[in-house]
Amino acid sequence: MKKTRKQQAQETKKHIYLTALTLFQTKGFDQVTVDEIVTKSKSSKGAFYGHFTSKYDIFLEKFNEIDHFYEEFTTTLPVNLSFKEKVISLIEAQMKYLKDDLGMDLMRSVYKSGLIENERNFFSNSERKLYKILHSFIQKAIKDGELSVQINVQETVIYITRCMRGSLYDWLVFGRDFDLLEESKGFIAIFLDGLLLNKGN
Amino acid sequence: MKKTRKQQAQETKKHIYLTALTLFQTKGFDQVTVDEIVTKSKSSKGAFYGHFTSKYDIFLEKFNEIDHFYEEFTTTLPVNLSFKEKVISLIEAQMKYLKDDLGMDLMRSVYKSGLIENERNFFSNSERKLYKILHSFIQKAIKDGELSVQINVQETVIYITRCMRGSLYDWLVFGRDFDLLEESKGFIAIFLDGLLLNKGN
DNA sequence: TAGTTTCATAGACTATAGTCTGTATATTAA
DNA sequence: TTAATATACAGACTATAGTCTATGAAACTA
Repeated sequence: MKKTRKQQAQETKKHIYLTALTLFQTKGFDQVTVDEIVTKSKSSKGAFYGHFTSKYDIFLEKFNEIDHFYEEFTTTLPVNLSFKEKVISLIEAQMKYLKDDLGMDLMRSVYKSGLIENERNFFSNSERKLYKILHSFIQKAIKDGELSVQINVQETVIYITRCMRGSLYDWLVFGRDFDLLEESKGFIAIFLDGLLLNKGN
Repeated sequence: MKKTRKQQAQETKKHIYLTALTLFQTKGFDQVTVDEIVTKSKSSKGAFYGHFTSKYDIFLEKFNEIDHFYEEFTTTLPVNLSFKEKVISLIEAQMKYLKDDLGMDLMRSVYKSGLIENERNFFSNSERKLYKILHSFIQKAIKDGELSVQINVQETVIYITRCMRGSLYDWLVFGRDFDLLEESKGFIAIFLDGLLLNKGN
């Protein structure tokens, strides 16, 4: 019972956080005002901005849970898949998760916040896990001779995640009738074909 | 001198437009307020929102000039290039134009506005010209046997523009030390390799 | 324990995008 | 030409994200 102060703060933060998420879920991100979050959670602007840097920030916090997903993914991924199969599995699972568990509104906020200058955005932080997974896939593929040893691993990671970002951005722009899963799978498949082609060089 | 009324309105619009662009250029989009635009152009909120639906809208208007660029591009493109060469030329010229002539701030606004629900965004309108160019490239490539006749033209257009959007988004997110030209060329090259590979099917 | 400092929170205040209403003048109708 | 209508615009007003300052209580100090 030593750190009552900090504990209390953490509880306040969590309470605001959960209240906000519930509101977002029922009304949609843009329909919820900070004032409402603050009122419903019987808190204040001071508390809110003490714990979060912006309204987006709450969403980003939720988005960080994606690392649990990646964790889970790596442990359940069958061994002995080819590089291409592994990447496609990853994209399939990831897109399903983003679409069904996190939802379009949240993803829109994430992608918006990526465009705000000087805002801490998830592309430089929480995607770390994703980068690591791809890194290991690629290195395994090089070892197995599926990819050329001369390939630039870091660059390839960026390229593959760019395929993901591209498909996600298009989903957000083109809307509901855009089949995220099929679109991203079709797209990455072609890209990977091109990537694997350069094995010989 | 019949339509003095409409003429006057057009002049007001143009004046607001030019004032805004000048301000954006000197101070950057986010540093300019609508109030300032309105004051500097000796106009009013009523006039501003009568002519433009939002602050972004002004940028989108500017962005529509990109069609002139595409026009110019098609007329100066050498004949007898391969499909891959043509697409890479297009991307190279386009990225140079977007980076140097339109600039990061404007592009950021365009990409932001693409994420705003129900906002008319350029991806469904002004890119028409780009879509047409790519459409013709692909059809020519099919005729010349570079691409399979079974390829889905519409889908391929979307994929190629997705490569562009992906590279541009990354540029906006990762910032100045991201080499837009090299990144987009390297990325599209791999994608096109994959695309051309499926010739046989 | 009494004094001092730190920090979480309250809530008034500011900045700014966008809306709404009134008005004067151009346009149309008679 | 006069009356009626439409519309371009002015600017007050609203909505809301985010800032700033004050305060009371917890944590530290001696």
